[in-house]
Amino acid sequence: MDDLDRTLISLFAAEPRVGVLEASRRLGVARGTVQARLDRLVARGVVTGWGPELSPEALGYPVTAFLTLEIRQLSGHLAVAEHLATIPEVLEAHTITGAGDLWCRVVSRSNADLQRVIDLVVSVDGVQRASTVMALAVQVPYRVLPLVDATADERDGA
Amino acid sequence: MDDLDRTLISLFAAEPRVGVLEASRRLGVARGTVQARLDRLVARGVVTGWGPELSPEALGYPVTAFLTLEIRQLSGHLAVAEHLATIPEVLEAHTITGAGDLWCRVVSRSNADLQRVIDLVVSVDGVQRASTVMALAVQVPYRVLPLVDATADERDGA
DNA sequence: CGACAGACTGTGCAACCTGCTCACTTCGGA
DNA sequence: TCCGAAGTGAGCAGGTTGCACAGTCTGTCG
Repeated sequence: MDDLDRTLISLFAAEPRVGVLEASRRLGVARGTVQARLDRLVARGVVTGWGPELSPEALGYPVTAFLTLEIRQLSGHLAVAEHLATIPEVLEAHTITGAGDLWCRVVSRSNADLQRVIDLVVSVDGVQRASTVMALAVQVPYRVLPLVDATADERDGA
Repeated sequence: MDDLDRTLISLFAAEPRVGVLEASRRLGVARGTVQARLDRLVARGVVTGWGPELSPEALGYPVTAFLTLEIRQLSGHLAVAEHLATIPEVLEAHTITGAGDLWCRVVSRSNADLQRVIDLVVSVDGVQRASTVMALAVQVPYRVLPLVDATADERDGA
């Protein structure tokens, strides 16, 4: 994770369509170097994919909400998680510390439709309670790029 | 958003490196069609980008936490949001309903390092309280793809 | 019913890029 | 000092892209 890696990631983040050759020209390094760096970044797991990023909003799901679930039995996590995985509207789920046991992000077609999604989520044995928080506006859109630059401060720890 | 669009997205999600030509062969349509569909998906905002997906974990930030902030003044949202945007460890932030006012996802290098990040977050005038929930394990990794298939049920509403 | 716009197809071409290989150089560590 | 890992520059065949064009098909509108 040196400076070249960081610049490379920034470049591809800014202009994903540039090819390896074009990237090598911009950075002033050989084509093989760019290719090798990219391969290594993927191998190291820093870059996890190149797939298209999809907007739930544009897909017709403009409502985002965060659900905190309480599970009846600690051993019930797995069953509930599997249940959540089958619901398309559940975009992600984590086990958490604190009052709740499971946290998940869901989307829905409308405020009214959110009820349907919540019903879906809690419709499995083991969910004792669900508290819902709705996301109103995005203040900071999801991003990781700044972290990349932040790693510049260290002595190549990652 | 018809069946072709959905198949196309699925294909590119599964194998991002396939080119337009290869995609057209797989789907049995003309190359120009694939190109046109792709352009339209981007124009419609369904596909928001093709950039590399980065793993905070691989970058040296294995700890994820969710912070719920209470803001002193409702009008303070903007200032706090701008502050959050300057912190690399803040991956996203939303205004929310309920007890808190602002929700954000942060990462850190370690449990101990999380303290530093939290201090950073609350080090702006306007943040009255912050409650922290740590993410322990990922049960459902972030995904949108299932939503795409879910739109098949409707009469091309999106 | 006929005209029409929008979408899809199949073709062609020049320019470009990719994957791969090879020989040479550079640099830091054992 | 020697070695391995990494970078460089070059070359080549084959595939791909961007672009243009004409023909076809479909649903819509007057």
